[in-house]
Amino acid sequence: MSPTPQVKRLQPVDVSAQTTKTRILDAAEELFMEHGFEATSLRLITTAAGVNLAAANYHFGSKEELFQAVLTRRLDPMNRQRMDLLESFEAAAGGHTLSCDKILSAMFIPALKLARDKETGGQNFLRLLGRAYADPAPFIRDFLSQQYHEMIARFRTAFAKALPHLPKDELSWRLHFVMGALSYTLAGSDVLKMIAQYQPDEADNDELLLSRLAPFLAAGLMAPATTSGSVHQMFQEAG
Amino acid sequence: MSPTPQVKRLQPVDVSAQTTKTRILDAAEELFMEHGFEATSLRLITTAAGVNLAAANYHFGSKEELFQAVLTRRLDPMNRQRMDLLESFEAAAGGHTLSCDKILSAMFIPALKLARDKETGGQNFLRLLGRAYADPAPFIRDFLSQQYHEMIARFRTAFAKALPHLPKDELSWRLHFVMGALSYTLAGSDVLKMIAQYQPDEADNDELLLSRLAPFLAAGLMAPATTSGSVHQMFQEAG
DNA sequence: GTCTATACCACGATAGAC
DNA sequence: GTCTATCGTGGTATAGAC
Repeated sequence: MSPTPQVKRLQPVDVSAQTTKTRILDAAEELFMEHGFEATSLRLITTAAGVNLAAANYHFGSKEELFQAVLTRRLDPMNRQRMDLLESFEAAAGGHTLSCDKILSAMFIPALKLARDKETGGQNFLRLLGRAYADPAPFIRDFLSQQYHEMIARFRTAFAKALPHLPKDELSWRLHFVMGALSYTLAGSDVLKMIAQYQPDEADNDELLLSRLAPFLAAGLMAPATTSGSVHQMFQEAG
Repeated sequence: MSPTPQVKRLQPVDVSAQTTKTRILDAAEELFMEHGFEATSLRLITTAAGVNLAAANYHFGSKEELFQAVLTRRLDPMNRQRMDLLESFEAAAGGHTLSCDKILSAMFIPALKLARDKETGGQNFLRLLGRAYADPAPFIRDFLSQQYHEMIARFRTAFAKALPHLPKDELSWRLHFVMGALSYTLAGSDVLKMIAQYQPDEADNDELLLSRLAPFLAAGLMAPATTSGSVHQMFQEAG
C-alpha cells in the first residue's frame, strides 16, 4: 500500500521518510480536529494515512508525541508571528505606549491568519488548540506551557507598559484570564447551545467572534485593581 | 469481599443497593477529580470502592453515565442555590436594578460554598467541573448544556436589566465569555506555570482567585458594545 | 533506516451462572 | 444484586523483512 520509492539517489532515505511521516501527520491533524485526542485511535489514523500501525510509533514514539507534533507544526509559527507583529507595532509607535486593543490584536491576528491560510482544516485547528489548552492531561499542559512561555513573557511586558498602574501579580492573573477566555471561546463552538439564540453563521465566523471578544477582554484588562476582600465581603453578606 | 447483608428485612434490596451505589459514586468522584474522565478506569474505581467491576455498569449503565451521576450530585444543588441567591438579591433590592458585581456574586458565592462545605473533595470538585465544561466529548457537553440551561436563562435576564444598552446577542456572547473564563479559571490551577510568578498559596485559595476574576469580568460585561468590523480593520492594517 | 506483521496487556461492556 | 468469563478495541513493544 505504501508508495515504492522511485528515485533511490539523492537522500532517498529522507524522501521516503518524510512522505510517510507527513502522511501520518496530516491524517492525524484532521482526525484529532474532528474527534479530539482520546477519541481518535492510532489505528484510525494509520488506516486513513494508508500506512502500517507501527509506523506511527516508529516515527513519533507514542500517540502523545504524535499529538504534540501535530500541534507544534502550526503553533510554533503562529506564536512567532504574534511576537513579530507585536514588535512591529512597537516599532511603528516609536516611543509611544501601545494600547491594550493594539496588543490584543497582535495576539488575535496571527490566529485569524492561521484559521484562513490553510484551505483545509485551518478553521478547525484553532478549536483543536483551544481544547488542548483546557485538557487535563499533564503531557498536554506541560507541552503548551513550554510552547507559550516565550510569547506570554513577551506580551506581559507589553501589557505592563500599557497598564502601569496595575500590580505585577494582578496583571499575571488577568493575562491568565485572557488566555483562558480566548482558548475557551475558540474551543467552544458548540457550547453556544447553552446560551441559546445560537446563530450558526456567526459561530463559524472567527473574525466576528474575536471582534466581540476583544473589547470584552480589553475592558477587563483596564479595570481598576482588585480591592482586597471584595468577594470575601460579599460572601459574608450572603451568609 | 462485598459486605454480606446482615439485615434481610425492611427493604433489604434498596439498602444494599444504595450502599454499593454510594461507594462507587464516592470513589468515582475522588478519582475523576484527580485524574480526569478518560484517565480514570472503571477497574480503578471499582477496586477502590471494594466492589466488582460489573457492579458499576449494573448500577450506572456506563462509564459516561457514572460520570454524569458524579457531576449531578453536586451541580444540581449549586445551580439551584445560584438562582435562589439571585432571587433574594432582587427581592432585597426592591425595584432597583442589580449591579453586575452583585449578579456575578450570585454566581460565585454558591461555587465558593461548594468548595468549602465538603470537607473532602470539595475544593477539587470545581476543577473537575471546569474541566468538564471544556471537555470535547459530546455526552459531557450535552449533559452540561442541559444542566445549565435554566440557570443561564435566569441570569441572562438579570444581566439584561443591568445592561439595558447592550444588544441581546452581544449579551449572549459576553455571558459565554464569562462562563468560559470562570470555568477555565477554576479548571486551570496548574496552567499558572505558563504565567510564572506562581504563588501556591494564592492558587489554592479559591476566594482570592474569584476576587480577582470578578472585577475583570464585570468590566468586560460593562464595556461598550462592539463596533462592527473593528478587528477586521486591524486585520487589514496588519497585512 | 523504514516498514510490516504480530503479540501483549488494559480497557469498557455484556451475557449468564449463582 | 453480584460475580465470573469473555468479547472487541485500544496503545504499545518487538522481531524480522526489505
